[in-house]
Amino acid sequence: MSVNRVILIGNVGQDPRVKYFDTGSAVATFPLATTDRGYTLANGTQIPERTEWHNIVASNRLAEIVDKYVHKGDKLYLEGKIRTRSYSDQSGAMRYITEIYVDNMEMLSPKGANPGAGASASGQPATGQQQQPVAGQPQQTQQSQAQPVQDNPADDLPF
Amino acid sequence: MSVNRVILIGNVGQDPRVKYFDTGSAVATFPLATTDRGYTLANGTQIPERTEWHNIVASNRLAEIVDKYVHKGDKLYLEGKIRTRSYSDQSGAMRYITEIYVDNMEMLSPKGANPGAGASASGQPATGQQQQPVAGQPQQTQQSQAQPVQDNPADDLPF
Amino acid sequence: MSVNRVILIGNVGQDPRVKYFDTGSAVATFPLATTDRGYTLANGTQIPERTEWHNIVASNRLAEIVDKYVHKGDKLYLEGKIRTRSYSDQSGAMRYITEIYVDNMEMLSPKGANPGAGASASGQPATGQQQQPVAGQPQQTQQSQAQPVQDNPADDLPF
Amino acid sequence: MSVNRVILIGNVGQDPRVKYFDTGSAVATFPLATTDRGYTLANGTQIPERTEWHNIVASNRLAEIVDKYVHKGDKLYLEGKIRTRSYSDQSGAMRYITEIYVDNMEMLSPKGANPGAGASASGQPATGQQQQPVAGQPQQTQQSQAQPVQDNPADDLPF
DNA sequence: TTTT
DNA sequence: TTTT
Repeated sequence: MSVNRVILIGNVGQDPRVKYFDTGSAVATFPLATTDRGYTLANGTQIPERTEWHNIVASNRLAEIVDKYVHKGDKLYLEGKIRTRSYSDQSGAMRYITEIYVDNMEMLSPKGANPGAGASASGQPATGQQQQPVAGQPQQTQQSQAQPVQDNPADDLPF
Repeated sequence: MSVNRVILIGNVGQDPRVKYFDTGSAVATFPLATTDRGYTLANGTQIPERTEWHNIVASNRLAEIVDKYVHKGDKLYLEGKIRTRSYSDQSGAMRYITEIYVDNMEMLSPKGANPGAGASASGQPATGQQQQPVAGQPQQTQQSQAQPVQDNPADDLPF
Repeated sequence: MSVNRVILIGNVGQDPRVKYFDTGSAVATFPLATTDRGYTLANGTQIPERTEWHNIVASNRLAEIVDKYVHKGDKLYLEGKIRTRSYSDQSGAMRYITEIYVDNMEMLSPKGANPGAGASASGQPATGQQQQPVAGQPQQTQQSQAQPVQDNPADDLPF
Repeated sequence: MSVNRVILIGNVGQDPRVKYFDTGSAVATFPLATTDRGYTLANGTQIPERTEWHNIVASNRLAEIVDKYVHKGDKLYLEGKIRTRSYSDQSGAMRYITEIYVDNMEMLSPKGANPGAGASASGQPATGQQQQPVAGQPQQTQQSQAQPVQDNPADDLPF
């Protein structure tokens, strides 16, 4: 018997990426930031503010809700569980990434507060998003943008 | 404003490693396993049981309690927060490890249920313990045991 | 948007009472005790140990699991929400009772640790159970035991 | 060993009442509302939206923070524990009230969103507050406002 | 009423 | 590496 439970309130770092599969399932992923206030220890040591980035994963019905309503900048309440999965990097070495699989979500931002790229006039999607460092996320080595990029298996799920 | 909160109930995978510093502070680290029951989806797909390994870190007073009372096999209730830290591996590449910084702990095993290496007659401490793979933990390449090993900075904290 | 979430680990004070309805639904209720350790304040004041009694309610599938597996003395992990309901006491005055509606449960006791009245040799069921004071529970005034007691509406649900 | 943990996100129903004691300690109390969304069962039954009122209690340093920053209408994140205490009502009968003793609080409203009575020009404190029904709160019978009201012992602590 |  |  065991329990694996996470509760987060934080801000969405990038517009979510959502994949729909022909089985009808869907997966949404996005980074969420939580920030600890800095403080001063009894001995005078200053502990600075610190931001933690979480790799969030939502499935199915929740992925669709994320797709419709969640945007960069939104404040969210999330419940879920911690999951670490392994993948092979380009050199074939085993790497790990820790993700939060969400099973409950509440929106804390007022509606329309962060309309996101999809609501903008230009509609230019967030291409910069893959260059954002996300804690624990597999880093891609630089690749030419000119030729079609084969799907990287390590890229297949979540991050 | 944000919240980063984790609640775990699981089993200790190895006797904790505890370091005491000359500043009087202490840090204890150990792996904790949580296991999801397997289940069957509506469409008949079998989802097997799955074990998650968490890298637990406790400091100061809590580290001392861990040192005294926590042993391999114990069932624990833990509250804490998620923290991902980076380090450089042997090739100089950036790696990430996600840890749970504990701030509240309750023992769920009956007292004396798992006396651990320190309570055994031989008292031979768990030297094999450092060779155990821990999910998301930096792996050390094989090194000669013959000469004194310099502390690896990546080894310094937690795992 | 809001969150109402409770996490309890404690001991079952009495064998659960379970009601099955002809609609197929079921409700299980039982008291759960959590105990805070006593401690000493900086100024020397002793804060004694304190036991809190929670009125637990489980429905449907969870009520059936409670019926089968939960017994007096068991240690349980529960997740749920707080709910206060009102009822009228015998004098017609409005009274309140706060209950925990459970939506997730894990058994922390080893199997068979507390077999309960139904598994005992004498099999004498816990008739005294309805006379146990439960914190916040509507108190019944003394009634004759000689004649069949009509169901009290205030007694109908949970406690 | 046990755990008694509550997590709430909701809205403050009334400006907090704060009492300072000559020992230097302080206690703040206020009602917090959480609202469950309504939903429709598989069989078509409509479950309406439902608001739950929680009796919140904060002590000492947290009470002072409440005094300074928390106002009617604010959205709060709270962590704490459930506590039911008894008191005698006017007829001498034992009554129960369930409260949430808070040990962690985060403000979810933008600063200055709800300035409260204390920040208004008139500064007329919320006299209506005692007429708000709070779930599980001891009800006061009507008393003349003309003469000084003796402290009711049941009124002494929290609510 | 539970349990440590 | 734990545990059921």
